[in-house]
Amino acid sequence: MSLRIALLGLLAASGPASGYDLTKKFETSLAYVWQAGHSQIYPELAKMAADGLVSVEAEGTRGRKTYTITPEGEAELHQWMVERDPVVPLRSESALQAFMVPLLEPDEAIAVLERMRAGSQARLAQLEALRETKTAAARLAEAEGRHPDAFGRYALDLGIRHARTAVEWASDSIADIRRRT
Amino acid sequence: MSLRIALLGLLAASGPASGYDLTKKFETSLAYVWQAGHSQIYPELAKMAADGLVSVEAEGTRGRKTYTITPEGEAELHQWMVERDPVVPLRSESALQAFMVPLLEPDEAIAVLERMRAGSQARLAQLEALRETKTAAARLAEAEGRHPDAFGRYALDLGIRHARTAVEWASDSIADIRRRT
DNA sequence: AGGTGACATGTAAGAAGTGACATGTCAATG
DNA sequence: CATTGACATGTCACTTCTTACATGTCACCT
Repeated sequence: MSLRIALLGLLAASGPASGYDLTKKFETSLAYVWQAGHSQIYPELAKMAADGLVSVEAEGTRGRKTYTITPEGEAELHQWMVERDPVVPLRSESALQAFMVPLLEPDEAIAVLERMRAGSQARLAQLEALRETKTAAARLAEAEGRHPDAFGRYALDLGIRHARTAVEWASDSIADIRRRT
Repeated sequence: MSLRIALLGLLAASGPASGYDLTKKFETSLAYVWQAGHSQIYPELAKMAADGLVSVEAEGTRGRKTYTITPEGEAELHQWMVERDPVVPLRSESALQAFMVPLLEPDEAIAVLERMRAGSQARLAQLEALRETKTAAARLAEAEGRHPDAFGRYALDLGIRHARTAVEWASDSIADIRRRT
């Protein structure tokens, strides 16, 4: 279901696109909220076309198929956005690792937490760079009178805040372990 | 793989347990980092027994099977904990919803964000209550000379921080939308 | 004695996701 | 003109996860 919604969202926000385009967008912009490879995307688009949520607008060169969201697709997306309960069924390998940190000896635990901190810091840097790019593009758009692309803005902010939180948490946890030993 | 690790972690931290016990522990203590139902747990324990990571210690009444972690299981768990790179392959429906919030009209967007804030606030309250319970138990243990159970402590702290971050993010995003309209 | 509810373990169909394999086009570079 | 690399789409086997079905025990209450 979520993959379907993500694809509808991309089509709604950026207009008609091919499976290839959408795969790229998953890698570049959607990667930190949802992941999917082309082997999942192509069959899903075919199913969505069969269900009338998207239509094949044109078949271009190199077998390229351009998908467009239909009114039914827009309705489906809108309904999901508005009615969907914000369940948070977290399934995070990192959190699982964090959970079990107390099983380790203090020095090993600190080593693990330090790698986690480095990972979160790297992620933070990457997301902040992405935001830089986006705000620059938004400024340019505004200067030229076009309305800037806000798609993904709030999620990016959330990702940055989460990463910052994770860095602080790792530092504090390391300090906590040192204090206890 | 992760389900396996989670089960090994529970057996390592709390000692021998049945599939039923482990299912309960998934619900009560591990729920905010990993989820699994009994229909996934029972077959996995059987496979782990076949792989020598756990052994069936005893078959009690009502068909109860008590599993114990083996030295091989402990080694597997330890290796995963220490070597595992902190990849964060996030796949969050909430974040996906957040991503697409800009597609909605301002009033709808605010309604969605308000529900998200309420959800995060509820989660925060729940995790804080859990921490209260745990610290009370830890104080009692310390008073009695037993060493307190730290398993899950850091992950719980991380969960609380993430929930707090999400609440703040929702509030700020709502304010941002209001400012822009 | 009968009913309820926690205890206890399974199976099985189907959806979702992963990683590898397979095929072919087109443009640019050397 | 040959090779490289981005473009472009697909399948398949396998693992993981979800939901529902299925079965039976034991303690306690009325």
